[in-house]
Amino acid sequence: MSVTIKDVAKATGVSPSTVSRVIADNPRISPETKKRVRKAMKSLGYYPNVNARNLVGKSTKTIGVIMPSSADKALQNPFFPEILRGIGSYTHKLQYSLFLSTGETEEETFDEVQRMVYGSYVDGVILLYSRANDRLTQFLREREFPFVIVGKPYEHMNEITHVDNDNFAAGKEITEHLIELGHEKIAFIGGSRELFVTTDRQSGYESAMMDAKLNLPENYKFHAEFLKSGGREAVEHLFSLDNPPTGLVISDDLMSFGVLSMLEEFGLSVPREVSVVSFNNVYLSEIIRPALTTVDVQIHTLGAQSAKALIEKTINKSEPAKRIMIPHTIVYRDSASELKRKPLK
Amino acid sequence: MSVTIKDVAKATGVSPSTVSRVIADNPRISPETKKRVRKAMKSLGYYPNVNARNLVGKSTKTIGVIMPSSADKALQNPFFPEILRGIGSYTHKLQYSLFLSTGETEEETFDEVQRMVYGSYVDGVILLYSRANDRLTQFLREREFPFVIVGKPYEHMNEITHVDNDNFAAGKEITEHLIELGHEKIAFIGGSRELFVTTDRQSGYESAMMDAKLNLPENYKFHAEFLKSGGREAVEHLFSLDNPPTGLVISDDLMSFGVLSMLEEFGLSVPREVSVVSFNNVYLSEIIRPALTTVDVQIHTLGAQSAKALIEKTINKSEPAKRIMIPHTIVYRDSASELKRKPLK
DNA sequence: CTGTTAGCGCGTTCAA
DNA sequence: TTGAACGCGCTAACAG
Repeated sequence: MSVTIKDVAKATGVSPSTVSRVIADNPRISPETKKRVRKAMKSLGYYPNVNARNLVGKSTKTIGVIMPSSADKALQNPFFPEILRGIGSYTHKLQYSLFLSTGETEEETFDEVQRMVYGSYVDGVILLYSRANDRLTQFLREREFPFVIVGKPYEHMNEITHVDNDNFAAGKEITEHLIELGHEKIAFIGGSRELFVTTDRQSGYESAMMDAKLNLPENYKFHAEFLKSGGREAVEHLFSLDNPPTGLVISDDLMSFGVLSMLEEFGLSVPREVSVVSFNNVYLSEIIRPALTTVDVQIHTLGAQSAKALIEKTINKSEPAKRIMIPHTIVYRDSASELKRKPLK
Repeated sequence: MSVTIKDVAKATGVSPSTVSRVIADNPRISPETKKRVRKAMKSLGYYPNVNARNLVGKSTKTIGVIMPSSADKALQNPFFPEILRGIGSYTHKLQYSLFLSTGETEEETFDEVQRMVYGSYVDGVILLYSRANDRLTQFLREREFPFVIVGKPYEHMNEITHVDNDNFAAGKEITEHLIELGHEKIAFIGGSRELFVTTDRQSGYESAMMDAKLNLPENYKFHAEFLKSGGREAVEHLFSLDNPPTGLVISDDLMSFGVLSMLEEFGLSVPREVSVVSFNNVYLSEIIRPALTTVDVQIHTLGAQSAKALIEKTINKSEPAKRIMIPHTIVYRDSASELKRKPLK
């Protein structure tokens, strides 16, 4: 079948354990033997069998990645492939592998994670979502199984390592940008209120508005299912107001796409008549016209850092829980511009 | 540490091998013992250790999924999360797991796949791309390692199991739709010519045009990097022609987004002045305005079927290579409409 | 510096 | 119908 450590041993005339030591680069092996063994490994095409290795060792050098259960259409968000790439970029360097779980339902996902954990498939897991009262989170905590969350945990925030952006600050800054451009009537369109991303960004928006002493009517805050046809409802609602906004802060690029199209349908020109800013900076944001002014949250880095934090944790179980903040930057493009005031009569 | 087969044996007062047989649901074990053993397994919280199992058995019940190396920005295409879901939906049912490889470069990807194959991490792999002269494909063929390709292989098409759409037919049908709407000047905008998806869809377009005896000037065919700023170039090129098209067949939804925005910038109204149709039917196509008339290629099914085909192959090595065609349907939305002819003078 | 031995958790003979 | 013994490929003592 496959070439094993024994074959290499035989071919080199040493014992299997010596070969094993060479693999581990044990310093107590003569450079010369190492060389010979390595040569044999190469010529025979030897590759270690992970299963055997995992069986004896304590580490599988594999981490599990849990996607949100896909009832959630949000899954089609380009955010996910991108964060996977980020995770992969780090794990690859360390020769770690990735185990993926996509479940249709919460139930399915839970199943898979149980297998991963109990079956010792993986050393730790990364949760790509954060939900209130999440069974999975609780399960992992109880088992004291290493995991990190991308985003902000709902409970036990100080006991769970998580990688996140400062969404409050981001929300504040991007809103301030609109204010600096002269906007005063600025509305917020957000996804599900159940998500911290939404509420944090919204709080930032509110804070900026209040600091600038701007009016903050309740009906300037609109929530819809993450993207979905939410764009339509939002626009219909906001622009039938007596006092429609001239600026829009939208909590997710994808949702902005929906809003942008609606705006166009309504005959509202962006950015001439209304300015739009949002969050994430997915690739499409620069493809779309007008190109989106948006907060770059560094999705790729979010992924890489979560992998890093998790691996550290699996290696050193006593590594304390921490919160890792990934800096954001604003990318200025064409969807927001200075408010053209109507010329005074 | 973890509870093993031995613990269960001890608790039940049987031998480890009996427990093993119960797990395998061996018919030669008395129903009664089975019951007792199962009860103990449950109460002790027993879960089989995969590594031990894989080590002895021949199957890992795990399949590897290879994403295109991500130098390719195409990776942000929502196509990928969706196909992953499709794969997952099938593997989950059979209690299979997913191993993921995202490499930045072809080199990295090749590394990872080598590990997967030689290290016996997986029973087989699914390639989510198809490139000419692909090292990986060749490697897998040489090793006779089970794999399937989503899309159309470049070589040895009859020896490689692949799951694909009939892109020629799809291209033809969607073009015919435009023709039925009265369009005669129809251009094609495609991604990389290196991809079969592109060329097949294009051939379908050409065939429809020829059947309808319509003019097919060379400069009606435009290629650009999959999405990228290709939209701009395409529109600039096509609409500065003496005889600009009124209909556009675009080989990928994402690219359509770019084109749509460009069209808007050029002051060309869709579908009033120009009709647009494309392929894939990613979720965003219905969010965007105008909502895209596009070919639904059933991404999810593409994934599920590739998993199915692969698993069959890993179970029965002599399963013949086959081509699996996933049917497509056209989703009629708002981006294409009847050509309004200029009133005769 | 290197070889020998034992054992990781499980499936599979071969006996009983 | 069940148990005992062996081995999958590898690492980790313990010797030497």
